[in-house]
Amino acid sequence: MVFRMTAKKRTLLGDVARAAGVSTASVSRVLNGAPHVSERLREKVEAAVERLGYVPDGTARALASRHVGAIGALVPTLDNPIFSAMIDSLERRLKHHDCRLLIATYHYNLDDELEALRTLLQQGIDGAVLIGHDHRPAALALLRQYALPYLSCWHSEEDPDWPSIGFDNAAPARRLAEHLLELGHRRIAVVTAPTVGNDRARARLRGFRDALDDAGVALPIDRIVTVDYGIEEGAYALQLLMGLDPAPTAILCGNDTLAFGVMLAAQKAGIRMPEELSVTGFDDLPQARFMVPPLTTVAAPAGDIGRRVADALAARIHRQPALHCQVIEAPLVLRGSTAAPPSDQ
Amino acid sequence: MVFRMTAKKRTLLGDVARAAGVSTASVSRVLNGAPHVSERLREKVEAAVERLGYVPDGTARALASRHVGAIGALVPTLDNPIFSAMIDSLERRLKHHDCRLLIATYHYNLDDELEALRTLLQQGIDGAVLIGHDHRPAALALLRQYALPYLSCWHSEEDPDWPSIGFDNAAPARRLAEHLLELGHRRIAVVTAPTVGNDRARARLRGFRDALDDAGVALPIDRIVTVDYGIEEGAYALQLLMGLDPAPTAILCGNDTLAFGVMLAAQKAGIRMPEELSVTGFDDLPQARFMVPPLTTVAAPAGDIGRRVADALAARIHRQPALHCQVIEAPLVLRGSTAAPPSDQ
DNA sequence: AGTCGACTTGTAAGCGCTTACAAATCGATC
DNA sequence: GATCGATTTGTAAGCGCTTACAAGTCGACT
Repeated sequence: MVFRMTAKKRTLLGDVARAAGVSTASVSRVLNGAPHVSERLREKVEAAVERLGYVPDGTARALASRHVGAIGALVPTLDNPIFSAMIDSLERRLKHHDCRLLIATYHYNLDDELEALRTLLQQGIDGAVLIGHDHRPAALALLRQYALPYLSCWHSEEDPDWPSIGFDNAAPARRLAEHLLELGHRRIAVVTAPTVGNDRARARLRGFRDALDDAGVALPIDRIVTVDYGIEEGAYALQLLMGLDPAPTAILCGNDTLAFGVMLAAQKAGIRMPEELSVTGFDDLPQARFMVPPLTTVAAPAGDIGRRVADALAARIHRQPALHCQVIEAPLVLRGSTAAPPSDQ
Repeated sequence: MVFRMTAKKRTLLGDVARAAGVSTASVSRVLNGAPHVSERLREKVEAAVERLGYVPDGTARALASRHVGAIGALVPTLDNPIFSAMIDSLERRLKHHDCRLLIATYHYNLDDELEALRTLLQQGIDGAVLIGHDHRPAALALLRQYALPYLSCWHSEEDPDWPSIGFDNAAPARRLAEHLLELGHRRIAVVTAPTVGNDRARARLRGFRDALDDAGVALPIDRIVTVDYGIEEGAYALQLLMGLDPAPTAILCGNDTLAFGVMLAAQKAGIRMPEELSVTGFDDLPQARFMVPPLTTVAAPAGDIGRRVADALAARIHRQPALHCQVIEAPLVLRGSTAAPPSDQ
């Protein structure tokens, strides 16, 4: 007599079918909530599933159904809290759609983004979401080739090729600059992240510049500092800018983290804010309102974007209609870090 | 001339085999770098792959090989930068092992963690990493049942059931408290995250308490405030503590974010730090050293953990030996937020 | 009672790849 | 030159599920 005490094989769908006295197709139908299944069949199958503790195999299901039950997200980095906030809400919302999340980061290198996309597609995903509007053309080709639902977010470009969910980066940036102009600033500097392959940074810079141009205020090249994303880098930027003669009375930062760095360095240098120097950010990270002084910035709707992306991608995956383009408001948040320039200017 | 403009089926492995004039097994072998493949065969196959632009199908490969090429990470939340830093480094390192990352969050609800684990296992992963040592017993059973490599991290408990990579949460907490005692503090308060299902919070609290106990300094119940993770919550905790009579001269916070909240609220309340109030954190987020005053805290080795988890899990997946338990140093970072208590105490 | 259509269920052919096993090839040895 | 072992390649049977299609069931209608 041969006992298979060794290979205690997992219970398979076929085992359930046998136990319930039905066909494998019926079990599959019950499991997937297919239509045209009698109540009696359903109960029999569910009882058998329960009794045997059956759990379907995701990989087999994926191969047979051509649906893996996961989407891929390509983000520049998770080190920026604004992106991790977005990913957090995206993942939470995806659960409601019975969908998992694969993450890949590319640290602002578009070639790495393309490579990561290729990898995710090969791995198997039902949809993809990318950040921003700047991508290698091959990325679009790849998404098309796989005929997968996809989305870009965090921007508001209307592009027939790229469904999107995001906000206008330029307009609020412009309004920040106008706010400074209204306060009386004329020597305004900008600290920006590298704009290559980063349309958001570019749009914000454009917003700043347009406002100054329209007001007839110059933005000489040495008042634009480009640094990588980071607090240290912001601190370094302040040093550079304060070395100018005359020094700027206000600094527009490409995001909150840079602003934090700028403010820190200013504090260390004994520069009083906002009396001697106004600073603005972009993102409205939780810390922004707790800075000293609280940071004037723009609220990026990270959580909202995450949820909407989940819903929109799920809709597209299930072949339901979805808006091609969703633009969300990104409101100005005026706080204490901006004020009129020193009167002796 | 006939263009196949209609049913342009994807190129499959079989197509490559035919084009190269070899068997499907050979193509598979070349693709997977199997041993015993002649140079000539390899070249033929690689040429065909290149020519046809063949890309293997991840789902089919997963089903046939029982390897999906991805691991799952279960984290409480990505909203805490310390976790997103860890995930960021984990994902980067996983790339070196040709492995993708599936993320699930459970927002400190262990039942949700279990459920998320179940989902990930069903989805198909080659390994799993969980945060901390507190989990539902069913989680362990599930991992065992799937016979998958797994790891817990962010703690230093030696548990034969749980391979781990992390740091001692209690010891540095204890040293923070001792640091305050040495400075002369006697009325010390604690702000902690809820300890249910959170061994890290519990360990830190225990470290605080042990130090005070050993010094014969009381820690009355009303000097322990339990709040959820968040800046707002830290601010609220400060309000409570400053309502005490006498008020504490120092506050030990369960993590940096709570400390940020405490410091903010103190600043708003006009309490000078560190002269009137000392504050400590735990994590050493980038912002910590930029607070005013800079925050005394403990540096949680998030990046290091992420990398080591990637390496260890990859090793286990490939059946290579791996340490059961790795304990990393989490050094104290003494900064300006701690000083001697007011002399009139 | 016979027929039709709507609804249920079963049969079996894949999904695209891996891999055990068998077969073939190739030197080197005696 | 026959023999043996080691290496290389091919054959074909899955991996566990889904789903097109066929078959069966059932009630209503003529």
